[in-house]
Amino acid sequence: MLKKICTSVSKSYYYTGSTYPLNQRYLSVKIRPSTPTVTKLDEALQLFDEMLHRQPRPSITEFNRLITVMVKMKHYSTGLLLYKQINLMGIDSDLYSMNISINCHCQLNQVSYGFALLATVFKQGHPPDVVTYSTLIYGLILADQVFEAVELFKKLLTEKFCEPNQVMYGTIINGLCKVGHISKALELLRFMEAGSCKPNVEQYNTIIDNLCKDKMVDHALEIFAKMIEKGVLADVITYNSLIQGLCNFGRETEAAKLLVDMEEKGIAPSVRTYTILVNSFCKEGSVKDAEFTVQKMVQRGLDPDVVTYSALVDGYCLRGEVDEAKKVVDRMVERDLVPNIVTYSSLINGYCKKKQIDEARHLFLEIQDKGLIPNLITYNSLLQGLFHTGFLKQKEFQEAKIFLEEMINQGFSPDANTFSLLLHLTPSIRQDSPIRTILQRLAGDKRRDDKMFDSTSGFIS
DNA sequence: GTAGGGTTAG
Repeated sequence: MLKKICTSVSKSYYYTGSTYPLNQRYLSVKIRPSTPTVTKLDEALQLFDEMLHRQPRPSITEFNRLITVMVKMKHYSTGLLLYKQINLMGIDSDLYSMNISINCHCQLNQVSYGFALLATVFKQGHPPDVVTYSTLIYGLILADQVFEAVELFKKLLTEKFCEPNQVMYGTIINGLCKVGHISKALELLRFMEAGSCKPNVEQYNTIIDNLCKDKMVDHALEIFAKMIEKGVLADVITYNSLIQGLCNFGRETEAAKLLVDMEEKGIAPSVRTYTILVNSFCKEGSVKDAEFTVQKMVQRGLDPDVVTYSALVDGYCLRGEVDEAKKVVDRMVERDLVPNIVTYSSLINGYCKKKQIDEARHLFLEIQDKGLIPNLITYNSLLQGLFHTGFLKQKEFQEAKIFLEEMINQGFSPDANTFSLLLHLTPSIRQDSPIRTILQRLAGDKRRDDKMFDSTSGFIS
């Protein structure tokens, strides 16, 4: 990734004809790996400044290229600011720059500003294209306005504002799945199959993955078969979704068959493919099989990543083998991998399982010193440990309450796991204020499950 | 290589 960005930036230098020594730039990124983003942003800004004052003025295309690099680095607000400056310098924007700006607003969860720019696009006399509309549809989905996204999509179709392509269909299919309307998504897939814009592997993948996640693995396998029948080639993501789906329901044997199947078809399993298996074995308690899988992936020339090792750490912790888990962490560090919050949450969970609350508490503080931010899983693990001893010692119980309040203040909404561990407390303890607040909030969340779509309405009226 | 969408971790 780093290399890719560096290449992009240096390529921009090539376009601008700058003679700035590139080696030095690579060096500066290498020497300070902890702050590469800032360095890279600085580089981009410096380049922008230079371009702005160059004579003759670079074309809008060149600015678009540079800002695209920054947007890929997720510097959306900066991208928007730069376009503002470009316009102030009297350089006209084109449809590309408008689309990039709309995307920036959407990513910043400002979809309404995106629509404001749509008006500008019309005013400037460029007709918006399928990219413009896809971006806005995606923006609505990002803002949890899937219903509005579908409405816009329908309008585009019926009024023939633009010809939807695979990306646009894919965006809607994904949005529908995100809010649990898989049958609607399937309906749209069938609509594509019947029409002129045929679905490709990405739309099939979305459906297959969501069916698997929604416990409909067999249905997913049917779609998979149908897809192959239609001549659409499966890719590694298709297999990963199916293998994951099968593993989630204890169907590891079938998952292993798919692994063989994909290799026979010349689709190389990825680190993720193996990690899914490692994780599945760990959850089942067979860390030995998980370790064996790791060995196998290394033999195939794949390097286990943080997720792979974290799964192993979790596997050992689930069995209460914290010492073994710590050895895995050492193995990670030896390979220059940095344990993350998931890794540490597992370790905290492991300590709690062994009732080593002091170690758990200590680790919780230590990782924050390292700059890691605890997440809901971390809090749940710790709370579980503390509540557990809390029955015996008032001190731990008081401490758990403090963590609970801290968790809420950090903006984490309690989930089903929090709920279940609170339910195991005695009724009198549950009356304590932070706990009561959580229970009330959970009760409220359940009521907020409103229906978004009329299940009888089709896509095209 | 000027712009938009898809998958892993308790």
